[in-house]
Amino acid sequence: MDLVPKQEQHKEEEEEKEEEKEGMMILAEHGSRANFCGGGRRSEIKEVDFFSTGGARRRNDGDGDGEDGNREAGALGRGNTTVNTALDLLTTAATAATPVNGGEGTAAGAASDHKEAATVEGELRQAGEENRRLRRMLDDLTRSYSALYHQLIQAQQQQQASGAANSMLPAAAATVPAGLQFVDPRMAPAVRAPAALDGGDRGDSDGGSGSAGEADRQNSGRSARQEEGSGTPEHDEVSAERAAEAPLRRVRVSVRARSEAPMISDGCQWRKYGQKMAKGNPCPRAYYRCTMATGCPVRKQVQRCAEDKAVLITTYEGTHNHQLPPAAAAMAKTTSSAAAMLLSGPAASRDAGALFAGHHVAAPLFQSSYPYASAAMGATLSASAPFPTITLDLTHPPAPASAAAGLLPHRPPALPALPFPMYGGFPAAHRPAVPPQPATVSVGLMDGRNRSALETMTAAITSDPNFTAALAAALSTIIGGGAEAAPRSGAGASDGDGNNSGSGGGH
DNA sequence: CGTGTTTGACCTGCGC
DNA sequence: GCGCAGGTCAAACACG
Repeated sequence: MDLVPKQEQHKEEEEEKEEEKEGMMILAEHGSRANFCGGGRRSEIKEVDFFSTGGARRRNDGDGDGEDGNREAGALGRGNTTVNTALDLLTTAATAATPVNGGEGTAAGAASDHKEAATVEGELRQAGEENRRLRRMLDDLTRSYSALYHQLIQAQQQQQASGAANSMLPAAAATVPAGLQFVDPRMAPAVRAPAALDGGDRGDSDGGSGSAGEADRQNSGRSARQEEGSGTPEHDEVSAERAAEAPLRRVRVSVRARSEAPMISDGCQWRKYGQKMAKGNPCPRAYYRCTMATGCPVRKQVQRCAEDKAVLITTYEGTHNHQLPPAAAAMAKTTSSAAAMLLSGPAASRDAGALFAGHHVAAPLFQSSYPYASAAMGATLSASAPFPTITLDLTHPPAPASAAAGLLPHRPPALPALPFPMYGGFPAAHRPAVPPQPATVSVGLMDGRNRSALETMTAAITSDPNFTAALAAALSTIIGGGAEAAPRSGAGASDGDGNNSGSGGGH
C-alpha cells in the first residue's frame, strides 16, 4: 500500500543520488563527510548501497574519453555476455551529506565549489585510468582463464578417452570437471538451486504470481517443517524429494563487509521480525524478511562478526517473488552467482562438508574447483552451518585469481597502506595466492576500522579488480543459463535500517 | 493511527 | 528424555 509513495520518494532520492554519485568515491576518499554515526533511529545512516548500478556509468562518463560505461562494463564480458560488474558504493548518509549545488551564493562558497569540482574532476580522471587498467587486467585474466579452461577440457577429454572403460571413477568427476561445473552450472544436477535463489527468473517467467506461496513454504523453516510433518504415504515420495532438495533450497549466501552501518543496503525493503543473541557472539543477530512484496520468502540475518565488530555479516536465504529494483537486482546477481558456484558442484559441496564439518573453515573446494572464483572473490564455504553457505568476503582484498593459478608472478606482499586503494594500484594483487583462513584479517584494509563504512566498502570492492573479474566469471556462469533474463535473487544487501516501509511481511 | 521495532515466549532440531 | 541453540511469532511499545 505504502509502497507506491515510498517508491516515488525513493525515486526522488535516487535522482539525487544520481547527481551525487559522481563524487561518491571522492567523498569516500575524503571521508570526512560521511557520517555513519547518526543518532536518530530514522536519520541514522544505515545503509551502504554498494551494488547500485548507475554510478560506474557516471564515473566513466566523467572520464571524458567518451566511452560509455556500459560499453566499458561490456568489455568485462567475453563474447556476447555483457556483464556489468561495476559496483557502486553509496550511502544515504553520504548522499545527504553531499552539498547540494546552489543556494549558498557566497563568493567563498562558489570558489570552494569550483575548487572542489576541479579536484573531483581530477579524481574522476584517475578513476577512469584505473578503470582502463582494471579492464586490461580483466582481459588478461579472462584470456588466461580461457586458456586454462581449454587445457582442462582437453585434459579431461584425454582422461576420458584413456579411461573410458574405467568405471572406478565417480561419474560426476569423470563427466563433469569442476571447472566445467563452474563454467556451466546448468550441467550440474543442482542447477535449479541457483535458480531457486534467483527470484528474478521466476518473477519474470510467471510474473511472480502464484509461486509466492510455494516459495514461502519452501523457504520458511517453520512452514516447511509443518509441511513435512504430514506423513501420508503419498507424501513420502514428495518428502523424500523435498528432503533431497531441501539443502539446495536452503543454500545461503553470506556477505561479509566492513560497515559501521547497522545494515548494508541492497535496495530491498526489509522488516525486522526478530533478534537473538547467538552463542559465541556478543552482538545480537537480527532477523529480517523482505517486505517488498507480500509473502516474499526472502529473509536475511544481520550480525556483526564476533572477532571484528567492524565486519557486518549479512546472510540471505530464499527467493524473491517479485521484481527487484536495479540495485537489489545487482546484488542479487552477485549472490545468486555465488550460490550458483556453490551449488554447481554438489559433489564438491558434499566433500567439503565431509572434510570440514565442524571446523568452520573455508573449504578449499573453491580453490580446487573454482580457483578463479574462490581466489578472486574470497568466496568461502562454511560446512559447519546447518545449510550450505557461501560467503563473499568483502572485508579484505581477495587473493589474485591469476596468482592463484600461477599465471602472474608474485609481487612483494608488502605495500604501503593506501588511504584509498582504488587509486593506489592493486594491493589485492600482492596478497598471497591462497588465504590461509577465511577469517583472516584484511591486509589491504587493515586500518580501515577508523574509516567510514563507505570508504572501506568502496575500497574493498572497487580496489579489487579480481573481485569484479570473479563477478564477471560468476555471472557468466548464470548468463545463458536462463538466469540471465533478469537475475534477481535473494540476495540483497541491505537496508533495512528501519526505513523500510514494510508492507506487512509474510504473515 | 498506522507502521516498524523490541523482546519474551514458543517451536523445532540436534546432540548428549 | 533433556537441555541447548537457532529461528519465529506476536503482543507491547515507540515513532512519525
